[in-house]
Amino acid sequence: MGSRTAVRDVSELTTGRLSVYLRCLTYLESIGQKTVSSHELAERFHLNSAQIRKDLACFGEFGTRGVGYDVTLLKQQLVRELGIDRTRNAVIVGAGNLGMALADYHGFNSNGFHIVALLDNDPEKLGRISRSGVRVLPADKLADVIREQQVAIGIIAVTPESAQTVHDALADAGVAAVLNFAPAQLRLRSGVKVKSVDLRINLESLSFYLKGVKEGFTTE
Amino acid sequence: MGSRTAVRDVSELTTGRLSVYLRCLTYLESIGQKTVSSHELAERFHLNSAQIRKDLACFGEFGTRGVGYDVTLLKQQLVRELGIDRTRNAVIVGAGNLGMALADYHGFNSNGFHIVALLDNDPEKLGRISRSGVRVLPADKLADVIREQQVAIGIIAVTPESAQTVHDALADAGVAAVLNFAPAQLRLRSGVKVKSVDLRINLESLSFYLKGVKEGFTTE
DNA sequence: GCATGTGAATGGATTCACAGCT
DNA sequence: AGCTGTGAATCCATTCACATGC
Repeated sequence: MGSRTAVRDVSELTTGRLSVYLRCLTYLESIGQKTVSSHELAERFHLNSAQIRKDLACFGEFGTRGVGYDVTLLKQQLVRELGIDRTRNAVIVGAGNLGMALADYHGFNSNGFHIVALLDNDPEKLGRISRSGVRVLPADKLADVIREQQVAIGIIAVTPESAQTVHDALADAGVAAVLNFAPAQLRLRSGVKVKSVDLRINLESLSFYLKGVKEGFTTE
Repeated sequence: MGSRTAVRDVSELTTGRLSVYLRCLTYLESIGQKTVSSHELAERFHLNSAQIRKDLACFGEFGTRGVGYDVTLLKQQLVRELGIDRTRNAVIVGAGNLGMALADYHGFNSNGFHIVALLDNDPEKLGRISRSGVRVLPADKLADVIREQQVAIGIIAVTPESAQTVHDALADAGVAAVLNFAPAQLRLRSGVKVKSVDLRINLESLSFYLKGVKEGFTTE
């Protein structure tokens, strides 16, 4: 059922690019293009054509030699491979600025994902509702919400100090995947996949580059 | 004066880890630890000791054989190498949920970074002030603000449709580094370093993993 | 002829393992 | 003895280049 290839055999770099390809195809479909070659995809979106073909080849043979790929067909295939042909529930822990913004972030509430609740232990914040209608619940309801709403994904948007505690609570409650925004090195829990997005590190990386600019190493 | 090693010679993977090490050291310093070995760092924070040593070796020899690294000294060294021993100004373009949240994000307004303004072309939003005091200015003031306040970093928090336009405007105004939150493939401009943070892709990558879990491939 | 799919080649990054210093 | 710093070895990802099929 589904793919021949086990999830473990595909690198995360590849899956990240699948998401990119999916976007490109969605765009091409929106402008009415029926067919696209790996070359054209590469040109238009600044990618590498060989890499596109390699990435796609992980899941079967979707192209036609001499022609290219059927835009709509390939798009559907990617949607299925990424597992966003169904909708998954998620909770956000931490109803601060970031948590609130994420709750209203369109990409988190469409096409395969649905934020069912924000959780916070600050009594001030309880009962508030984000612009898009996500309610702030007390943190001690975490396990209940996850069980009742079959939540598969936990999003951590708390301080680095609380991050490990929240992560453990999510893991204990049975969440299988975590997206962590706290700048902390989480101790991983078996059976729980973690992706961390570290906003600060990205800025620091730019800073490192800027140092070179000032000293005259502009990288072209 | 600065490092022997050109910026271009150090991979981004390395600089990302330098940021991580910096955090670890800040923590160790806060609990009063004077000295640390690459082994201890690796154990405590789930890293690899050989990699730590290799990464640090890019910038000189800071350790003492038989002993380890002086926590405070190494920390200062990393701060300098990352170029966050001075403060850089940044602007955020797009005063929606995400832009507002980023303006108030502590990691963006401390230790080397300062958000001087939000910019938006929605008249509704002009004049608003974020919780931490960042003002929303009209988008057409972009170039002025960048020049007057010597802004080095532009942060893109607009829709994918406007992202390229904003990026070009930032580049034209002389910004040297861009942190892009829009889910779009930007066409790069020479002399401008871009880092993209794609929130949606991270979720999709988790979704891909979850697909495997349901089918029983838990990666342990 | 043209574009896919893929083995082979290249290029990086990580890890190993040890020489050399304290 | 202990730990750094680093060449050598390994692993992984990207790119090349072509055989294969439309």
